[in-house]
Amino acid sequence: MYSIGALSKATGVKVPTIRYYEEIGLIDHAARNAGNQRRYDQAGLERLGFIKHARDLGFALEEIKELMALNGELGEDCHAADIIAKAQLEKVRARISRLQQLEAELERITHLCEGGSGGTCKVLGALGDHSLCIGDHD
Amino acid sequence: MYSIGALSKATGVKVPTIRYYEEIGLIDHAARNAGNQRRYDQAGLERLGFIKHARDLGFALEEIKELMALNGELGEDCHAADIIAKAQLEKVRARISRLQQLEAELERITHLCEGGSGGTCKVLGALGDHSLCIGDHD
DNA sequence: CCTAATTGCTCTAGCCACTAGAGGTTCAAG
DNA sequence: CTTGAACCTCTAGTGGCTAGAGCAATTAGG
Repeated sequence: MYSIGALSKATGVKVPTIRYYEEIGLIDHAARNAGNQRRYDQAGLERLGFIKHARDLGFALEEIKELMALNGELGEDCHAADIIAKAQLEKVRARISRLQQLEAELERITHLCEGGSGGTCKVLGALGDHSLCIGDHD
Repeated sequence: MYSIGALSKATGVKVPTIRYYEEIGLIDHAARNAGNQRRYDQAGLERLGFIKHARDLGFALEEIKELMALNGELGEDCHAADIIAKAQLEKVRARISRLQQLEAELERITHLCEGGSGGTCKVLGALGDHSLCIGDHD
């Protein structure tokens, strides 16, 4: 039996976050001891570990709910889980390519600084004027 | 003179967002016409354009506030602006490399699916168990 | 000049995924 | 048995908006 603090240490999920997950129904209401404190068993530990790992992989809590529902079904619908994971992969890829556009743009902007303090700041100018951009970010 | 709607069209910033920016002090309180509606001039348009572009480049509103304060100072402190932009570039790069780790991990996971529906789902297994991971994401 | 549609106004509440803090109770080590 | 850490609930705040209610003002057409 784990206290909420022990569970937190074991999974890396902070204590208030565990309580939050319970509150929104992502994990079941924990059993309580005589003093009204939450006690978790091995299954609870594993479920929270699953959530933590999926969060680290960038899944939204709603998606994790779906995944956990699949996990509970007879036969564990592997294909559905695969579809969710692939969708997540696509999201991650889209974010990467967007960020790479920003990277290029910011790199260009930061090369404009000539260190001068008089006259017109080219960095501020470039930040303000999209028409000076090369790419089509956003 | 622009109405808030015209300003919105011209900059691509939604009307409620413009009002929100005013509320949090990112832009000045707009002048009002006889009927209490906001009216903007060219300078207002340019400031909002600056904000929009900086937001698209991933700057936080607080950072944009700093940048705009620089812009207002005598001599336009180009070096300070450059520092902020470079910090932003570093943030973007860090996010990219983190996302690339996730990409690799998700790619690996999605290749585990064999389409079967009986037995144990390897995708769900991999999602739940960090020890099965190759890299060190998070 | 009148009407109807559009645009504007304020205000409140909600989103996601937490985080922080107040003020109290229970547990575990010495 | 005492002390201090860990626990409890509850409320409110974060960022950056978005949605909706219930009005007032503007504008284009006839």
